[in-house]
Formats: sequence, structure tokens, C-alpha cells
Amino acid sequence: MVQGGKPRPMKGIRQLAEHLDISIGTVSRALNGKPDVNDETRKRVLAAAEQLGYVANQSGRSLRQGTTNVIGLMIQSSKETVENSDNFFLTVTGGLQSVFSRHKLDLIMLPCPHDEDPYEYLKRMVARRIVDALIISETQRVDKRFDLLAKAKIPFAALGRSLSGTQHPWADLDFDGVVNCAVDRLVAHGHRRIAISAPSSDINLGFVFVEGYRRALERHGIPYDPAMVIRAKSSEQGGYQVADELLRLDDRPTAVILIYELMAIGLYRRVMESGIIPGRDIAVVSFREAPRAKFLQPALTCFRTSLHDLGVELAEVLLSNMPAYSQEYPRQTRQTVWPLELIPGESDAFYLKTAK
Amino acid sequence: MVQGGKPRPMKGIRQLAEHLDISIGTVSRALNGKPDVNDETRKRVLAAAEQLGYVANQSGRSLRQGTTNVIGLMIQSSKETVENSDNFFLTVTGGLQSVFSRHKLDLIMLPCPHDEDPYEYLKRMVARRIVDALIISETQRVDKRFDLLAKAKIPFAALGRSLSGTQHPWADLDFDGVVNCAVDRLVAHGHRRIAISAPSSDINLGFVFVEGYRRALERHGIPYDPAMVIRAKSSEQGGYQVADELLRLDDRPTAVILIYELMAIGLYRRVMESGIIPGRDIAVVSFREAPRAKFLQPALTCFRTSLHDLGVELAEVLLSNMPAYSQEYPRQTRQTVWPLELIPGESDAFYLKTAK
DNA sequence: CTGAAAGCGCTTACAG
DNA sequence: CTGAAAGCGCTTACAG
Repeated sequence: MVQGGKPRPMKGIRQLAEHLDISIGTVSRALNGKPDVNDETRKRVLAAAEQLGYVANQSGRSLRQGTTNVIGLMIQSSKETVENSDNFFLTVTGGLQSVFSRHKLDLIMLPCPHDEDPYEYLKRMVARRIVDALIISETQRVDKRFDLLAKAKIPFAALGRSLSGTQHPWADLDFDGVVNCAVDRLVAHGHRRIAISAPSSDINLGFVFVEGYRRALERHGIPYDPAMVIRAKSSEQGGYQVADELLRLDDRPTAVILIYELMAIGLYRRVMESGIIPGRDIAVVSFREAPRAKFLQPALTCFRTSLHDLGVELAEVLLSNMPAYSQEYPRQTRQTVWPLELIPGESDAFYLKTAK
Repeated sequence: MVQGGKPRPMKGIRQLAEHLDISIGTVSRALNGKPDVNDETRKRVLAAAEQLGYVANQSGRSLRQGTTNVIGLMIQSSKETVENSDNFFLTVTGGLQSVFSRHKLDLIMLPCPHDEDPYEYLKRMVARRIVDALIISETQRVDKRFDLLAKAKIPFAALGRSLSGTQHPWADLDFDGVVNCAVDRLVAHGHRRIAISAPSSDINLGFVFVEGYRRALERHGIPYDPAMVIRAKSSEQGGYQVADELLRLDDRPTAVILIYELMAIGLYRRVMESGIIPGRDIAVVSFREAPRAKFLQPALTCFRTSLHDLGVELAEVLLSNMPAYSQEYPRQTRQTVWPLELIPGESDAFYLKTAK
């Protein structure tokens, strides 16, 4: 393209260089903190940049360097997620950012539209090279995204493990530990008929949860009964439905473990409608502490963790897998199971008179 | 930079062109749907791109075209927002995307870290030219970001009006209409001592809300009493606190209008602790319908709107202000007040025996 | 309809 | 310590 004769106003680094009567190379070096720049020159450049509000155009930079200094967090925001209004991602994001900001890496969230296939969406984002690395979330049991990212040779980490990601970096909540702890506690209280909720989708955490439950029962010599695994949406309404199904079971369970915080609200509502009081007539243990479940009466026995710190951990898992940062974040393992802590409440605080 | 003698594997469009034995110009034109390409050629190019998984590098594209085809939605995610776990943004995002996707525009969310000044953050994002246009949210009463964006000549729209944005495009919920409707309804029920909650921060919606309240009272000839405006955080706890202050007022209000959905939960709790029943002893009207407030007894009188459709509207407001799209979205006005609909509940369904 | 070439805004190896 | 120049991957005006 041949420019016309009109002298356009220069933009970017060129303008700044001209303003300073200095070459653009030197301006660039000064701005980027390269060592071989005269101190006086650097000061002038920095001052002028500040004054003129100059910041390097990211496209120019990225094209030259092959790096964007941006990390993407892909979120699905399914209709279910949206309706449930969970602060989960925003909180984890805070933790991620606290680490990334130390390296001048910006985190952006990539919300996959409802009507777009997550795999295709991710493919597009990867190919456009808009980010240097990616974090995926809501991992499915079989999740093609792992292979896609591995093949694309783009650094990534997953929030949530997956059958497809056994060799790949991830951080995940300790569903196994939670369910173990819950079963142990309930068994110690005399329960043997313990129901569990599982998500109706293929999200991997559901499988981990149910598998942990099986093994925990086995440890206690309690036979596994598929009827005790109640599938429902991870929502208040799902909790209501779980309670409904539970009440209809022939030999009614004396305890139930919920996989999702908000289900407890719906479950309480439903059982109370039948005059059944949690903590007296049925033991309830719920997965994660939630502000909106905090006011349930009787107080809910649940598990607590710092999602912010989970974000920090996930960020470090990712950075340890990025060539440019791996020395700073040396790790034995690329996979983290993130612990939760039991918060005893009243919802399971009774002992069953065992027949034995 | 002089490359060594080693023939590196070509990447990108060059590789694709070589594979097809055709020039990169033609490949580019074919891929971008330019008319002056032989149909046969175009087919070959598209097939090869699909097969090789080629997608144009965004940096190269952006640098050349001066456009990224990405729209940024800046969110603040203050500690308060995070703790409150609101699906607000995700829902609006769905609406935004449904419009943007028609134009192959991708929406990304830009979460400003807690410890970074929103103004500086935005400045950085603008200067990097990572997005073609920006949507800002949580507009403050005085919000320097409007001037920043206007000066940077980057198209933008705000989710929420502001004193600083009187000339700029925005879409906002109709706080004024809500408070008018609420006051009318309460007055019709015989109330004259009507309290209102307001956010403790400088977020502009608080001012709009209180101002609407003043005018509505005035319309009914009810004197404005500053003591009736109770400032609190927009959270359950804030609602609890509002109730607490309310109960301590000398001449106790007979009605209260809440600005934030979750406050109702805390307010119910607090007044009930004092044996006061909403809908019998005090009238409660709350701002927006919320899943977690849905189960309050007695049912909460509140307002409903489609946040998805608000997102659609906001997207159109923005596009109407982008030169490349303004013809497609012609508009009389660049500012939208988004309506809400009253959902009558039981929480204000009683008539006060007026002394008169 | 296609190819060759310019140039978007940067960074960096190289020469001085 | 600084400047001149190459080149990152694209798109597009121009020539044929």
C-alpha cells in the first residue's frame, strides 16, 4: 500500500521516538527495561511515555515476540451455572490474578457462548493466539479439550481433573477426601443407609464423587446400592428433587451427602414439608460452604476451603508448565488435589440407635 | 534479525499457501470471503484450511487491519461482589454474546484485580489495543473512565449511567421507575413512613435510587426525611443491618424499599428475630427478583427483568456507536433505561389503617 | 482472477 | 550506549 503524500500524524513508538529525537530501538529498549540503555536516556523516555500516555500496541508486540502476556480462563456458563449464580469463578480468578500480576500477565475470561460448542470455541481461541496459555474449567469425564491443547502445544492447566487429562496439569477440589470424611463421620454416628447426590451432567467431578463414595462404603463393609445415588441438577431445585426421591425410597436412607452447596437449601425445604427435620430425622452433609446456605436451621455440616488459594495453586500449576516461568515454579507434580476442611454443624449431629 | 541458513518450517498463511501452491494474497482473500476469487480456488483454500486447522493469527491480523474483533467487558469484582455471588454479569454476558456473535465479534471479560485501580487498569487495556470496544460496568457517580474512553476514541458503552457519562452511551436498569412504582404502591396501601436502603459505596445507581425516592415522595406530598435513607452494603448482611437500624428509629417506618435483592434475606431474618413479620407488621419491597430470595416467606414483592435482554440492548447500544456497525443499528438515542416489572408478593400486601 | 509487494507497530540481533 | 534494519503474520491497493 503506497501512502499518499499527506504526512499523517505518526502513532505509537515512532511518534514517541520522534518527540524525543531518538531512535525507536532505543525507546523500546528503555521501555522494556533492557540493561544497555543510558540512565539519563531511560529517564527521559519513561517520563515522555508517561506524559504522552504511551503504551505499546499489543498486536505489534505479540507479532514480534510471539507472546501476548495474556492468560485466558475459559468458562462455559451453561444455563445451569448462570441460574445458580455462583461466585466460584470470580473468587478463583482473584487467586489466579494475584499470582499472574507478579509477572505482568493479564488474566482474561473467555466465556463460551451457550450456543457454541466448547471444543470449537476453544479451538478458535487457540488458533487466534490471543493468549499465551489457557485454563479450562468444568472438565468433563471425557474432554477432548485436553488433547486439543496438548496438540496445539499451548501451555494449559485445568480446573478439574478428567479421564482425558491424566497426564496433564490440573488442580481440583478434593472430592474424594470430602466424601471419605463424610462417610466416616456418618458411619461413626451409626448410619449405614447413606444416600448421595450426583450431577446429572457428565462433569467429571460427579464421577470422582460417586467413586469416592463407593470406596468409602467398601472400607466400612457397607454394600453399594445404586438406588442411593440420586442424580439431579446442581441447584436448589435439584436439592428439592433429591429430597423428593429420597423420601420415596422404600428403605429410606438415614443420611445424605450433597455434592453442591445450594442443594441443601432445596433439600431442607422439601424434607421439612414432610415434617422431617435435618439433624433429627435425617443426617445431611453438604459439599461446600455457601453464604446462602449459612443461615439454614439446623446449621449445615459442610466443608470449607479457600477458593482464592485454589486459584493461587492453579496459577502456579500453570506457570510451572510454561517454559518462561518453570524455573521460578519448580514442582514435583503438576497435579494438585486441593483440601477442604470439615465444618461440623447440627445437620448430622445425632446418633442413630443401631439395631446391633 | 537475519535468520540462519536452516530452512524453518513455515507457519501460518505462508505454509497454507505453499501447500496449495498459490500466493498468500489469494489465500487471504479466499479465507476472508472477498468476492474476486475463483470459486474453485476458494473451495480448495477453505478445504485445506479446515484440514490443516489453519486460523489466522490475531496479532498479524490486528496489526494490519487495526481491529481485533474482540469486545471487552470490564468487571471490577470487588470483594463485596465476589462474596455476594451474583450471576448478574454472566447473564448479561449471554445477551451481549448473542448479538456480538452475529458479527463474529468475541466477547472477553476483563476482570480488574482487587489491588489495581480500575482507572489505571482500563488505561492499560485501552492502550494495548487488545479490544476494539469496551463495556464498563459498576459505574460510579463520578467516573473518570468515561473521559478516558472518550479521549482514547475507542467505542464504548456503560452498563449503568453516571454523572460523568451524560453524553455517552449507556444502558441501565430503571431504578427510577422501580422506586416510583414501589412508593406509589406503598402509599396506596396507606404508608407514609417509607424507609429506603442505599449502597454505602459511590456506585451511581445508589444516587439514582435515592433521588427517585425523593421525587416520588414529593409527588405524594410526603416530606423527605434523611434518617429514612439507610446506607448499608449490598449483601445479606447489609440487609440485616438495615433492619437493625430501622428497628431502632424513633418513629419506626411502616415500609422499606430495598435496593438489592439479597438484602431481603438478611432483613427478614433480623425483623423476625424481633417478632416482626414482613407483610403483617412491616411492608417490604425489594429491587430485583433473585433465585435465593424466592423462597422467603411471606413471598417478597419485588421487580423482575430479563438481564439477558438487557445484555442484548447494551450490545446494540454499543454497536450503534461503532462506525463499522452503526448503519446496522440505527438509533435515535444512545441511552437506554431498561424497564422492570412488578412481581407482587405478600411482603407488602396489607393496608395500613390510616389515622386520617 | 491472481501475484508481488508494502506496511501495520513493535523488538532485537547486529554493527558501530 | 545507540541507530538502522529485519521481520513477526497478516491484509489489501495495485499491476497485470
